[in-house]
Amino acid sequence: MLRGVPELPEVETIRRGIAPHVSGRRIEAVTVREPRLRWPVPNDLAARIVGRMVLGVERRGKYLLFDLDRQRLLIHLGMSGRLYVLTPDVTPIKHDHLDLHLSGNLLLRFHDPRRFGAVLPLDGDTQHPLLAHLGPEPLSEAFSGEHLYHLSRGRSSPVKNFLMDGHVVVGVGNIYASESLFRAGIRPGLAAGRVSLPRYVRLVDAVRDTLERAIRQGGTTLRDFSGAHGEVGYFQQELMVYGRDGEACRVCENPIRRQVIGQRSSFYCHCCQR
DNA sequence: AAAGATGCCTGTAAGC
DNA sequence: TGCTTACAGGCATCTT
Repeated sequence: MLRGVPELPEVETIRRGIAPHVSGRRIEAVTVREPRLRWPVPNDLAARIVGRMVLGVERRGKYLLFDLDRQRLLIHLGMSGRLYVLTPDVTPIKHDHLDLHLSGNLLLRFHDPRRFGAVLPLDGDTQHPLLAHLGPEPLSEAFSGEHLYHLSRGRSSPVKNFLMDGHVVVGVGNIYASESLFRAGIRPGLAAGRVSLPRYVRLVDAVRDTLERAIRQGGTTLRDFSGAHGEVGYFQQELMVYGRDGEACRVCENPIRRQVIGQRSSFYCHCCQR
């Protein structure tokens, strides 16, 4: 079974799961047990967010953005991050790095063994550098075959790297990139600039379909955010190629191949993808 | 400008 | 069994 790497569908599912629990509550205190995350949790975190009301939770790519009324809190789950909504009596375990104490006797707890995640306060009105140059959301109208086609002209890097570039489109990680390229029938190592417009149109459909289906499934498996440290059901969907090196293609039964592209494992079917 | 490499981390699995 | 080592991956940032 695969690890629960939070990709966009997981982050969206988490957003939907925690938003109703935290919205409308005031941040009463902050406990930081381990500030050494992707970027250090700033010393003035409490000063900046305590006393503020959580108005809602938004998502940009894989960033969760808590709307704190003219202030925001950015949370990224990195590779291994989890968020738990708990009552304050639950004893923290290893890697429970940070708690937001909320009004109404509730806790939002950030847990992240690998510490690739981030918890950063942002000014509400200014555009933060991390968010300033991101590509369109994959589920928005702005993400289109034309968009990919025009951006990719003249690019020699593999289409898989191109698809995973957050300046091109946000939220498509290694797993869904491989899956989407399979569904679109495009080999991951093909130069992005050599993929035609019709094929990019197909790829956009494949990305949307893959992500939307994963969100729908996440919604059915990720239901109880009040339960303590129970594992949530990431990746319930059947993967067509990811991690299936040497196994039979679900379409043509030829063995799935693994190829390292841009220091990342890529999986594809030599027969179904051209 | 674009592409490739690097670093940050620890749990897990594979190898000896 | 216990140790060592490779690997996984998001993404900013540095180098070429």
